[in-house]
Amino acid sequence: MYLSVLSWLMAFGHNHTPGRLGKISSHRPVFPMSTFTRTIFHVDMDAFFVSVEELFNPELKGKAVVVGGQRDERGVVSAASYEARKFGVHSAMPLRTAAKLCPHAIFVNGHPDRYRECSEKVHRVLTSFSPQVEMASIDEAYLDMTGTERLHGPPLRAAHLLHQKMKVETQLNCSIGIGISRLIAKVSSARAKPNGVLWIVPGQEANFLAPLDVREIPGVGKVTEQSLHGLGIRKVGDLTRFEETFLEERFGKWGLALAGKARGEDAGGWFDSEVGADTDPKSISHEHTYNEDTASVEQLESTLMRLSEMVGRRLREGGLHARTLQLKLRYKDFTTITRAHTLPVPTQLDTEIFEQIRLLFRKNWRAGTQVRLLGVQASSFEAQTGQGDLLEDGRRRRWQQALSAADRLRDKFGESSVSLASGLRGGFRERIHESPIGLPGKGKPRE
DNA sequence: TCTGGGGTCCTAGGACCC
DNA sequence: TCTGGGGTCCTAGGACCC
Repeated sequence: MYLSVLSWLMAFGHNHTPGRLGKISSHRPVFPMSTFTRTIFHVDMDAFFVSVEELFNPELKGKAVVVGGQRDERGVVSAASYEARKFGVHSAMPLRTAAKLCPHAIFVNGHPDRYRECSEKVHRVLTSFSPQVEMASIDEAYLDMTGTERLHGPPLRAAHLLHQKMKVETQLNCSIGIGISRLIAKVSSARAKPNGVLWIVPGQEANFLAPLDVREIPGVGKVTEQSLHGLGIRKVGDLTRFEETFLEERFGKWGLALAGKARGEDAGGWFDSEVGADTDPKSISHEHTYNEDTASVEQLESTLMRLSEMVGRRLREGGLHARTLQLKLRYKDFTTITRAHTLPVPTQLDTEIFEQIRLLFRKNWRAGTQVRLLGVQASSFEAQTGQGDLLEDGRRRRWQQALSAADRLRDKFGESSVSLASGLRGGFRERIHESPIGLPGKGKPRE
């Protein structure tokens, strides 16, 4: 274990012998004191979902494993083990395709609760290394390690300690990229995979990036890659041959950022922000894809009710009130529309959410058309302001209390124990406008 | 091969106001 | 007459990420 990590230790542009970590600091070039340089770590868990599944079922170890659903299901791969990847399986690939490429793979359903729990463990380990930690997703994080030398030593030594502690505390492997920007840290962690550490020594950013495909820059996807190829830009180094103004004309704001990124700079936007700053959510959404397309109004509206409840619940948990509600509709042929409505007063109530969503649905669904997916999203969060309407406020408060009670029941007895939507078929319209007294009970609303 | 679910950010156009 | 300019809010769609 120890050795396998060390064999991955590299400092770009320098030759040093693994195993002599103490020496590495002497390789650090001296940079002008006037230039403030950050030391950013990007910690990325290796095949996170697969690794977590292996903890619960050790028999999966070393085998071709696909997480995300069963081989004949509608859906895509969430994560694939390195063994499965050898057969061309990768995340976002349809499960059925994965099954064809790798017939002997073991398909397992995802367990979000397990991943969240492990992610929290990961987070705890990270916070013991720096006060500035930002989870960028469930399985990766940025750390600002600037000024932690006295505590943890130079970057590679700190990374090594972090890597070891992560393994001991979570039994999971991670890869760590180190650089002067988020961008460099992120790109280098990807290059360090699996189970490695890579430090890009300050000053070497452009050299490190130049030979990489433009696609390796975070934010450059299929589409941008194609337009860049059209200009003859294939490697990051090619970007530096173009004027910034040209790139800006061509790609707008992004072009400008791109020019900076080619030099290893965070270049504006989120990348430039302080690590750990403002992580307030901007939107909350839930969506559902049917196993078989449907055109049944009852089924569709019942789904919208459930999704509205899920969104409402999350809003209450987060103490958020949303002004904008959005319906998402995907038809059989995959054409997708979104329709939004902004309320004068923000809400966190299931009923108010559903009311608007249903209105949007009835206005926009081409009746009789087969639907593949429905989604409900809440955004434009605001602190709730009293309307000055006491009667309305009182009603709102009582609803809120009832819904919180329902939330607690769900916590205790499971998601399906309580639903406003139960008994939806026939007359549900009246029911949802009733007083909330009939809520509790095992999915059986009282009349 | 038939395409999940949860997010973020950007663009562009129209409404509306001053 | 035939046409300003800026700012902000809202909506819809799309690229991208894990």
